[in-house]
Amino acid sequence: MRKTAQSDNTSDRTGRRRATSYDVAELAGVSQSAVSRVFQDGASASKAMRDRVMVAANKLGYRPNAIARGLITQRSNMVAVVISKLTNLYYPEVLVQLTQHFSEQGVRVLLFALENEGDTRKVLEQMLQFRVDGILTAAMFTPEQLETIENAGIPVVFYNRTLKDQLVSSVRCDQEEGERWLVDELVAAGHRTFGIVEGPPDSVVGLERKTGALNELSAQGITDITSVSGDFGYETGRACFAQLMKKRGSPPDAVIAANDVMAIGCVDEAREGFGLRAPEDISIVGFDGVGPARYAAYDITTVRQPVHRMTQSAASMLIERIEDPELSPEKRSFSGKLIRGGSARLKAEDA
Amino acid sequence: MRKTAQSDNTSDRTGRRRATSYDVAELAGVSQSAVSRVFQDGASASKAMRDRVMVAANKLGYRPNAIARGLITQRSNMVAVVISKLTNLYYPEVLVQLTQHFSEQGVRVLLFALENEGDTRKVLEQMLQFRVDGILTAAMFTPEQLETIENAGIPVVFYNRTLKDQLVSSVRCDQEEGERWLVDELVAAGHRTFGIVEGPPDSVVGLERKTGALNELSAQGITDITSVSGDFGYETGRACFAQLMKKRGSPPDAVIAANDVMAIGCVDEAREGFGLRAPEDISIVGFDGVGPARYAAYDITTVRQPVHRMTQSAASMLIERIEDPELSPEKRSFSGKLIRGGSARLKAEDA
DNA sequence: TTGAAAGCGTTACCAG
DNA sequence: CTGGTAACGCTTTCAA
Repeated sequence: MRKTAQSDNTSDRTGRRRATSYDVAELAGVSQSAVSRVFQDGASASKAMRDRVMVAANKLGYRPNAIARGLITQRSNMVAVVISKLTNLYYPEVLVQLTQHFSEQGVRVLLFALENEGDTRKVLEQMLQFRVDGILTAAMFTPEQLETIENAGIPVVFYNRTLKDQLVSSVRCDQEEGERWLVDELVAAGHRTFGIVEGPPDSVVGLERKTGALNELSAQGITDITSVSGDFGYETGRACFAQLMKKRGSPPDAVIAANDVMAIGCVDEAREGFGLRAPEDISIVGFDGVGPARYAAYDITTVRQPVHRMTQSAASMLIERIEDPELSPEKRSFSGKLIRGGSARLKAEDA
Repeated sequence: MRKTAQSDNTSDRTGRRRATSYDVAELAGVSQSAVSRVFQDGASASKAMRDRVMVAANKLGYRPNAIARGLITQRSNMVAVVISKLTNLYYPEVLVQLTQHFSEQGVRVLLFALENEGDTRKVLEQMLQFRVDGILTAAMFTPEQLETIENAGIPVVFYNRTLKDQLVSSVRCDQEEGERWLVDELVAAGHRTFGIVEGPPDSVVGLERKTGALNELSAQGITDITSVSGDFGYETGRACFAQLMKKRGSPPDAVIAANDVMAIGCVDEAREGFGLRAPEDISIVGFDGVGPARYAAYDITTVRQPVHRMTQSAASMLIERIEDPELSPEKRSFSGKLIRGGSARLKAEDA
């Protein structure tokens, strides 16, 4: 129901019109511009003026309208944060931390959640319509979409994904390096046959981890490798291990899973389905360093992403680019941390 | 004189001015109002007009400015979603699902994340400034804050918390009922001495679960109860169990933890710290039905929240109230589902 | 330091 | 169905 009242729209119980700077100005007996100035940062307003205005404002419960402000300043003070279900939400905290970092800088977060990483079209349309000042995305965009964004002059920062050959900013954890560590440790400890549990085909992160592992295995001269593919979830972790066994007939020396949750699934399936214990009978490693990986029953050997530094970095990187659109793209890559859990037999740790 | 799209501020590489409906109108040779109408739902525009406008719009990459629209329609099409770190994010999916439900209704989500559940003040100010159409909150507000919101005419829906004696809408899982089930099952199976692992003191959900359990225990005539308190995390789950043992000297028959993660911690600490196995030596139950509770190594007996229905319900409830502010408050309470895991000895399941 | 007036990009209203 | 014009609530010159 639209409010047709233009003259008498003062104080009905529900649709009460919100006070505007004009209302405050009138009550305080000053000009509207004065009110505006009082509520700005670099204002020039006398103490007397300030007080009168604030009194009136409080009396009316006035709050500057950020929407109207955005319209005139051409700054919405909102950024879009895009995640997909695939977005390996290793911690829910990623989102919380991001939001807090932005919040500290006076930037609001407009959240977009994709069912699949391919649903970016509609979402992009919305972000553009809402005139977000910047985009932080943990989902991929097509080159055409990126061009659209570029044309609109909106800075973008990718989180844990990056387009090669594209001039875009990104913050990521060096997945290849992490996998290299894991492979090296496993090979050094004598493992020679490997199972790989990949992530879903459209996950960039999953892909990087898989190729990182495969490259290093090949560099180490390992050839006995069996791959299967899951969806990052526990159940497929179990299914993948079973599938691995079926494909090979006998267990590999080690299984490299694309994330911790699937690694956990593998541990369970190995034990319950095949009577194999990690690390005695088989080594199993994951990636991420999520909470459950530290549960005593699993104690997964993994690589932990420096989530806090990554979110922090991503947020400030985006804000920098909003404030200075001329800044050239920058890619920041963070090293993870190898966690020597009990799910894999590694060589003894030396200095 | 209004500035039409002219030679001055057109196409510098970065600050490129976005096309407005005036630009489109000029290029299409129609009025600005016509353009506006074409981009509206209940528009009245001829096919010919539509086509001409769309061609021009595409050529210019025009997108209606949702900010400007919000200003005139008095509808931002944004809702605030408030979570706190305490917000037992049993699944990250809660947020994702919520966002998707809203998205389907053409509503955007402005995310607010609180460090502590008490930090609502600044956040409230922001929500009001951005003129959100509604608020969905998994954090508590003070009565004064609620009044402010009420005065602003913004509908609120609480998620998994509700103020008694307050006329507010809410969606929640019936925690008391769930605890009642757990207690009844445990008592029926012969457990007589209990440990309670509470949640943090400022968590409403934790409080409800605790009192739910205590009430039912008392109704069942159980008096041997020891309580300790954690923060919903795995580590405190372990610490709590140890503390429980220290307090009591001997293990209770059963431990009721305020959530699954702490229950998992208890299972681990019981086994590793005290050589007690669940369910042979002790029964341990949790609450939520999170993913890790289903891992084979734990298989926690718990009550699962119907997250999908809850988020769905919360979103539509809020949207209803945005569309009809006269709607009276409504409290929806969902029953959970008892999951008979392997971490507790229960009586055999009958029909 | 203050006030008047011109936008920001839409939608709403009202004649034609 | 279409075009002109007035809001929406603010920030921003520009004079005073």
